Amino acid sequence: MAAEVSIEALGQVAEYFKVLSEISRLRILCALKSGAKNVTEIIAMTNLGQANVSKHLKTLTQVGMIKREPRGVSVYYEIADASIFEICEIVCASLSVNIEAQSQQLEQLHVFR
Amino acid sequence: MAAEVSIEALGQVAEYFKVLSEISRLRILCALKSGAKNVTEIIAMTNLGQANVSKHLKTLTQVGMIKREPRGVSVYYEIADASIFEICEIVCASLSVNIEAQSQQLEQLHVFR
DNA sequence: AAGTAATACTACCATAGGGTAATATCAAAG
DNA sequence: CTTTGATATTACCCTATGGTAGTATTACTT
Repeated sequence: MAAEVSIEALGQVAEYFKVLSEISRLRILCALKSGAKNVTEIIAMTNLGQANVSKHLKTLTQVGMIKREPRGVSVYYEIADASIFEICEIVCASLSVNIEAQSQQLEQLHVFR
Repeated sequence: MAAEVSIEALGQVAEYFKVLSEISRLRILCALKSGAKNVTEIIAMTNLGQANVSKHLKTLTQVGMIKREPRGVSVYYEIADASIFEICEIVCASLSVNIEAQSQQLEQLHVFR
């Protein structure tokens, strides 16, 4: 009768995915994969605007995906939730499977003959 | 120099997460977890509007997360990409860790004493 | 004290996308 | 042929949110 997962819990899961659903935030997370970086470095690595990066860093910090640590003049950010990349790998694997299936369908249609 | 992951690939990952970032779509996926269902059943299980469900089913089908199969009068949908639930479990585990950390912080603040 | 570099914040705009009512399609029943 | 039930589509509204220019803040430097 009742759903297996409560709607409130689903809302939290949806919010987590929503944070990961923006390419700019994914780029920031990728930039941080190799270790802690300050804001200036992140801006350089991502080619995003400063205000934009600052806004996204706030979002990522609030949901606990990254940690904020002021050091002297600048502020360093680093990955706090390592499971992010684990999830991304599963998604990539799934996407690969889909793309392969698509190309097989194309072949069955004799498009390339 | 170059990013570890291409921007195009990141865009596909972002799109995948975007599909999972809506609570209505997550509810539909949960409804399908126990097996194939037709649209009427999905509407009943989720309490969503008919047009709304139809729209979300189209989205989920287009990205290959579910499969569409007409049977007589009605149309059945079922999970096509089982890794979805694997991903959700990792997210739930991560959320649990965060919530636990938050409650520990509260305790350290002596809020409950 | 003034200047400068680093980061955060505040409107503001523009677009995307979820929800829904109304309509369309289509098949089976009568 | 009409009706009914099931699903899909269209048009529309409304909100959320990404990007950015401008400004604020803060801490070194000289």
